[in-house]
Amino acid sequence: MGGARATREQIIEAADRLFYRQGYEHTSFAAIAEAVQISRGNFYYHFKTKDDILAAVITARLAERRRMLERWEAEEPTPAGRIRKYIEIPLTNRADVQMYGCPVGTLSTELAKLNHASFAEANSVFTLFRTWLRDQFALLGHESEADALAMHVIAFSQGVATLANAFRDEGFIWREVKQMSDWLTAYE
Amino acid sequence: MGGARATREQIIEAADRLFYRQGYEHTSFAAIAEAVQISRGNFYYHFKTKDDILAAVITARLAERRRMLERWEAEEPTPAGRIRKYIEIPLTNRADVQMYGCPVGTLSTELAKLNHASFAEANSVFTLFRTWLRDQFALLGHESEADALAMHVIAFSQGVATLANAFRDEGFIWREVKQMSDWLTAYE
DNA sequence: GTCTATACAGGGATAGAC
DNA sequence: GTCTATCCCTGTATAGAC
Repeated sequence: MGGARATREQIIEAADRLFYRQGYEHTSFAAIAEAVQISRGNFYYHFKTKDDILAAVITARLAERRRMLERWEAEEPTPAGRIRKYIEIPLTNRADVQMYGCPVGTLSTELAKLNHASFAEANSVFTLFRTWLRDQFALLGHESEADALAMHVIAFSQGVATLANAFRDEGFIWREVKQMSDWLTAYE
Repeated sequence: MGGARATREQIIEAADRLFYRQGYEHTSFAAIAEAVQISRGNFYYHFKTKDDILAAVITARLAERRRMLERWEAEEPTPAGRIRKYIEIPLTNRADVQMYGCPVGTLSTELAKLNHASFAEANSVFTLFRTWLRDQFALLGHESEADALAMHVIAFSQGVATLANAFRDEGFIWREVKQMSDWLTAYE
């Protein structure tokens, strides 16, 4: 029924949000159940273990980012314009980034420390961006260094997110994004 | 007595290591006690709460980094040489960075999500580096942009650490450090 | 200073009624 | 599909003997 589906998706949505804001381990079933307004018992009808929820959240994030990249391709006619969209993420999401960092980077960091089985899965979001950025740089005629450039752009984004989170400094984000955007012109 | 002092310092050392490798929240008293080879009960003679251990670890890290910067000032006669030392950290510590990321950045990220009282204290290590790098850039004659350059260098370091941790790619670290080192020559 | 024993809370997970 | 009740384990923290 539609009811079950709706509940399942509500759980994933709430878990996604809470994992981002509080971290995976720190988020309890009780907290997710409360957010969705269901009992803890009901919870287990939809997900057998906490790891299952994590896997579902990662799958949802992956799908969501894929859709985002498709939107960008529809909106931005040039590869450089698309790369610039990526560079601007910390600015676009500045409120959340300052409070909670980057959802992808912070989850990867946490799962690495937990030695969690889903570490590789979580990083597939990074790989999605990496491949996509590589393609954009290749389209700009930089095939041989496209992957290195892609990694460079993602690293920039992660560094900005981590420091913006630590210092809660919006001006810093603006400066860095501006600088990275200028850097990109050399490859257009 | 020397015995108590030694135990206390052993606890701090073990906690530091475990917080780095497993994360703060994920590290239990039992794990630290086992590492130091003392009973959990004895533990509480030295530290009343887990937060107290965290505070002690942060203080120890701060002191250790201060000593490191002093060593660099003794070893490297030029400000650029000193900045380069900082840029090379991800390479110098590449084994740990690939496995556990940056100790400063990952702790800051975790404490932000936990909304932990020691968040600001943990970030004082970032501030130490920021101030020190700013001074080095000022010595190079870039007073007006010294702080922005300092933040840029720290952000670079954090981005490299996060991605090196996610992808476990040593070649990536080499490339990025080389590139950042070349970037620095424009300011020498 | 170090130990054992134990209290207590919270979190993951299950059973079974409705 | 959703609920209540409950089990069990782990983790923090305390009490008190040695």
